[in-house]
Amino acid sequence: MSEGLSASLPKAYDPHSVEQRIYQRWLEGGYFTPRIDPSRKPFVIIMPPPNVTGSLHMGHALTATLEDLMVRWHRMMGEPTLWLPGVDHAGIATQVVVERELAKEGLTRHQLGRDAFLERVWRWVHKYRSRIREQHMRLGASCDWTRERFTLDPGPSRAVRTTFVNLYHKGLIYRGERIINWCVRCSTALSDLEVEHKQVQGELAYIRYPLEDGTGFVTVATTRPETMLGDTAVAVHPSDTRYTGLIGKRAVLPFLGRPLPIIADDAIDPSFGTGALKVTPAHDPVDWEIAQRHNLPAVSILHPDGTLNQEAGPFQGLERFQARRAVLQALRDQGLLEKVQPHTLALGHCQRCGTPVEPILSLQWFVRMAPLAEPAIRVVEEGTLRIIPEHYTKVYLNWLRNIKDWCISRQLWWGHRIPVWYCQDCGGQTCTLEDPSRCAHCGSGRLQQDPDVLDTWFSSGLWPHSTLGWPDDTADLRYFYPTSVMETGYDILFFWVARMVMLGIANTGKVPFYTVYLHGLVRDPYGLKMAKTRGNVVDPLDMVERYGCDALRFALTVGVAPGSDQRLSPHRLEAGRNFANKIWNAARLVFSTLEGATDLEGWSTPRPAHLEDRWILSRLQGVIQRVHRSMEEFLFGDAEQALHDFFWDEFCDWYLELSKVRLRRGMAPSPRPVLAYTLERLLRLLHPYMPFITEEVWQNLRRLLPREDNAPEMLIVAPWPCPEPALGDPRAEESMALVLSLIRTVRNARAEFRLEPRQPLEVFTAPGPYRPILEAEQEAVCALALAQPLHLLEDGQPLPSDRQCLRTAVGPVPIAIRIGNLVDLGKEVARLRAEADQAHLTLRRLQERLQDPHFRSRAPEEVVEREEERLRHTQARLDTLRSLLAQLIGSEG
RNA sequence: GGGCGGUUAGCUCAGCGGUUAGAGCGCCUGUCUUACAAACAGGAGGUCGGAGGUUCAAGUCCUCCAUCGCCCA
Repeated sequence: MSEGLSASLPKAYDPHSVEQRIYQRWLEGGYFTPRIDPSRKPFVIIMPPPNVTGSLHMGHALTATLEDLMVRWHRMMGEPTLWLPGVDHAGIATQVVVERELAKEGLTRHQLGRDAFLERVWRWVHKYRSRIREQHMRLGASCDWTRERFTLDPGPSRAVRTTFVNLYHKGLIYRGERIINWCVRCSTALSDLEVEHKQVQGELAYIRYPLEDGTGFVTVATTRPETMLGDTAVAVHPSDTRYTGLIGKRAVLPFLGRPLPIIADDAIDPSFGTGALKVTPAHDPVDWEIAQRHNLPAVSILHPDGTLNQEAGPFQGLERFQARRAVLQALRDQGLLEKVQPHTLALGHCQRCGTPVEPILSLQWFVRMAPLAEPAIRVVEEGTLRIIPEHYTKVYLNWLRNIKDWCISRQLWWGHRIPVWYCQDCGGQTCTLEDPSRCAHCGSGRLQQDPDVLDTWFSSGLWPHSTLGWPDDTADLRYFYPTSVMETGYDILFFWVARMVMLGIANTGKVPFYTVYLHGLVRDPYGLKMAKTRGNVVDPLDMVERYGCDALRFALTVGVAPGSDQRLSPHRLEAGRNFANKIWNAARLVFSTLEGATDLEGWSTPRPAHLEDRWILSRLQGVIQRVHRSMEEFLFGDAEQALHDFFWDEFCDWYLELSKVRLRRGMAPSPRPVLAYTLERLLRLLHPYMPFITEEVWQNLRRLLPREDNAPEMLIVAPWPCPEPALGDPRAEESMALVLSLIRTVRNARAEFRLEPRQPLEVFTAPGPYRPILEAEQEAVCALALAQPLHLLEDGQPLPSDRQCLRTAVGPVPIAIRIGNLVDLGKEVARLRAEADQAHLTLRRLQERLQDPHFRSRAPEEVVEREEERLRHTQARLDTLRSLLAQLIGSEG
């Protein structure tokens, strides 16, 4: 029934006809859902939940590829493997996109009201949640859809609530008035991490504040002149002699007439501006600190929307930047503006909407971080938690050691509501797991819940345990937690990874994962960050359509080192597509040889008799080892490169070509079992990287083979190959190296002398001790080098010395190729001399090294042995080259 | 200001102390050789950013410098 399979397959691999069908079969087979087996240690990855804001981008595709390949690898190793997918409600980000939608209809969320607005957001969520799921499926993600979670699901929401209540009662969450970052567009507080600092060109205005005693002015410099309306002091450095006489005096605030004490404080930088600082405690963190030390009042001048409030006197009602211009103009009119200089400054912008952020004094909820950071530092120092690539360890530790309290309240509607109720009678706060009906302090029923929601990252910080059922003691939590690997981009090391470690330990007493693997950014072909505004975003699904999923996965991972950024170009995708096509066609060739074959018994336990079989199987062992070692070290790009090179160069270009010769001649032993075995093992090794094509080819291959191992129905759960030491064969590798080198040498000569490509060349070799090898491989050399006839001369029999023969050495074996033209003896002598010189140079270097007593005593034994072997080899080659030279010169003279 | 990373072939990048430093793409010369032209065969191209040092041995480790980029303040 499998007759003609190879003929029925298309000449080029067509991903479209394969991918969705194969994915469906995996799904139906239930392979993505692990069975809990207490006797085995599971492998677990919790997927970083993409934001429901939109579709997946290339960064997500990279995440999915890396996680999927780890998961497939461990699944094939027989470990119960869980990859848990999920989606993040992404508080601000989602609210911003839905507000933008509304704006197109001319609506604001306030016009809709809280409930109607949330309904709109849920509509959005349902749409994008299923889109994201479908996209992951198109990327081949083998995650357990039965366990998919959303941050606002009841379970994860209860985890958020429980965490808040616990930390609140431990005193690790508090409400306080601090300078926070305020986005006037989003109308919410932001954490420090949500503010992006950009260098912008601004102005430094020098403003004169008249002294109260009328003796002159003190000049202050500021980049935000409008904030002067909130000034409550002027500060100078205590040792700044320019101002010694002013300390203790008072200046008068223009426009408002407020007296400003002139104080001395160490925090002042005398070299900035005039060295005198206007102090605006409600609008600057440094000023707030100064105000605390000097008991200064704080005057807030801004409304939440960024317009000036009643404290701004004549400027009330103006938008902040209008106010800035108006204040400057008014100062100029009054002769109080000394000068305005251009000035570059790092200005904070809202990460989500790009609006310049306003530092303001505000009553918000905070997490006290230092106590949480301490164990998160310790687990990394002790090595319980490992970060890859390793250099991010420093970055992680440095951040945690200098950590500041985390502002977690957001003035948004979309998110987890803060579980705190304020009593309208006694003013007390009640924070409980279940919604309270009475005040915990006075028993009053007049309670009002805090209107704010929590920072999204507060809930993402619980993700590894909240998805597994915490705070309940579930079977999943007991079995799968702590998880194995957290794989994500280095750009959210602080936002997410560090917070997961802190909150994971705080809630469960255990690390959330043992390994953090950080990947880099996917950039455009010019090295620029992909951004919608730049128009250089590449949609991963488009690439799946154009090149196939396996090609995209290959392009994203091959040769890429952990943590380093990469550029994704059409060239890389083409290389992936070409490789998939190579696999496809190599398989078609193997299929055509297996169809109807009767000599396949024992294919699954090869006992190679032929040199070529011994060689390829030995090389295969090397690849299996190398791939496994690289993958254990998280060097996936390396492993994949090794597989690519082996498959293409050694399996296709050499072994397949060699086996064709044997098959054509019907030579025994047949290469078919080894062809089948090698391809089968390569498909297993490649499966984590290129799951679709490998599964498809494997299904076809298995149909052609006698069923003699107990492999499962699908490759996705086939056992991961182990090296079989019995198949290692260094002597076969050496022997084949000589054969391949001989073939290459003849090919070289043909190309170099521009001989007819199809014309056979007569080749003479004096094989000496290598006779058995060349005898065994005579047919192969004849066919692949088009060497005909190929003479193996007896010992002592001279190589032909006529002038149509090109003479050289293959390793230590002298050969002559009759090229059919007259050889330029002078050139040949020069060429052989150059080769001999090269060999001589190598020989001398080796001799020097081996004669060095330090080398002999300090280098490892196997290195010394290897060098000695090289010395012998080089010596033999040099001898051969010299005797060829001697003959040539003799015949010349 | 503090920290981290990069600098290797024309381009994009591997190379985690041990042969004569590799790959993909590009380039040059041939070839539609019945698996594959998305391919095959052959070839050119690198004093590994610079200077010191450690080592039997240095793209690889250390120090300094140059330069580009990122993160934090």
